[in-house]
Amino acid sequence: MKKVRTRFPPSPTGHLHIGGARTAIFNWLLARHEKGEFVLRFEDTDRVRSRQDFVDSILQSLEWLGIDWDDGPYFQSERYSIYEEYLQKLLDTGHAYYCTCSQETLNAKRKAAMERGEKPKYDGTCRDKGLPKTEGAVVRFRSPLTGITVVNDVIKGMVSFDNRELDDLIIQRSDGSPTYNFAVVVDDITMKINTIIRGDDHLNNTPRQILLYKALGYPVPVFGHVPMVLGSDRKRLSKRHGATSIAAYKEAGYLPQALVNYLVRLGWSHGDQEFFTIEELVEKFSLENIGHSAGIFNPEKLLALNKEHIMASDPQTLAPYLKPFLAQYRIKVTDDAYLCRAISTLQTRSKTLLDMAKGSLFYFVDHITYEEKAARKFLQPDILATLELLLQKLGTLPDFTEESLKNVFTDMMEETGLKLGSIAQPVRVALTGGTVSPGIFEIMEVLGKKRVTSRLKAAIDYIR
RNA sequence: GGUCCCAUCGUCUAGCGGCUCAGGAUACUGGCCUCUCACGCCAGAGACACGGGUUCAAAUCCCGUUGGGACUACCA
Repeated sequence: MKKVRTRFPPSPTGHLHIGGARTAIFNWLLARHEKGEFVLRFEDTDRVRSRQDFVDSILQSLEWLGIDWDDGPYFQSERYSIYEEYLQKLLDTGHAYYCTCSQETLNAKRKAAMERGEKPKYDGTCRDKGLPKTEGAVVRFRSPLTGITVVNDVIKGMVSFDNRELDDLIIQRSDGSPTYNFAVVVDDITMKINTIIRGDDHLNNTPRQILLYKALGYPVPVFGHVPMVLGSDRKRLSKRHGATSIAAYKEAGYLPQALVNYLVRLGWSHGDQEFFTIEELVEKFSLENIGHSAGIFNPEKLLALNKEHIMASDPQTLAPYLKPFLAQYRIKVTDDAYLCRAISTLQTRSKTLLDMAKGSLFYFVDHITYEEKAARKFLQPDILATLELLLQKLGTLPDFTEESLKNVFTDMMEETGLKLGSIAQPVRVALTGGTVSPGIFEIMEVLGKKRVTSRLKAAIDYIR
């Protein structure tokens, strides 16, 4: 059995988006699962809309997702001589011909055909004229007039197309550049791609491409068309549906492994399993379990999965992802061990890294600023004596652990007759500035004796 | 309009002829736990689009209807 060789061919006319990322992941996963190879290629034959900054952005997003490639990145714009070579083959064998019909007449004919209720396909005006190469002429593929072309799709099954539905598509523009259907085929042939997994919006292009493979005399690769990802209105995902670029999710505080997990699960399943690590996906991924119907992108489920990945990760692996978010709040972490201890207290209460960064600010600031409502409610003179007593007890505490701190509070409750809640909330405000935080004993242990005592003193001063 | 694809709870899905008056996840509701917020646990509501076949038996196979999507460019 030949080594599987897949590819991802984005066109740099925008950022990497949800749908594109998913097909990239599927191809990458298949290559990794089968111990094959994955190729990256930029389809930038549309010189007007292609931009270098999109190339950079796509590269960055792929890297962030953890998708690496074994070959490339290739750029179609650098391969024109190769397309020329294959074009000549087609011309020489009579599979292609020059056409001088103007765009205006073509448009007019298309419109007229539509009005008559007919198919708006090329009428073959220049097909048998035997026109020579001239300035401004395009090259068309001579598509067979009869017969059927069958796509043996690994996901959809056998799909057949009547060749009469296909017209003589343009394979080289008047400016000499190749068009999509031709360039992909030549690239996939020359890059030895044998398995093509792509969105099913390409299914209708496939018979044309198969015909090109045959005309060129090359074996047809394995095709697999995955269903599309739609927005909540069942329409193709677009800006209207909120964030669609991968970069936006990175900035919003999502973990790449959570996004990958979500995207793969949208359209693929492994029984009832919902949570997967990247390693598990590589191990378990298979084409047979890809679904047949389009899926609607659901941000809520992605969020839930992100939460699960945050909970399941080690603080050490989370730390580098969290730092950029802390930096947004002008916090530069100097003590990684301290950061990790802080993270471990926040894992069950953060849905995103942004949440986590916000929730961990109190660990890093020098001076706590109290939320107005919290201070008004809990930092009142009636709690002064309690805070002072706590301060005094902490001063003599030999070890500053959750366990011993809990004992201190238990003693306090006995001595003052107060409930834990009425002691803990004022302390929480004193230590964090607000009424919501991880458990009071956890944060005290992590903050350490020095920070705790100075914050308690500050609170006492504030009340006075 | 034509061609092609698709159809299980709101959403993602399990199901590949009997084990299913359909299971999981998410979201939602109620309860428990509790130092706040979470986590966790328990419970509840919620789906086989419709109509014909085939079969002893259909969510599962076939046909049609309806609905949705894609393509129909000198975009990719």
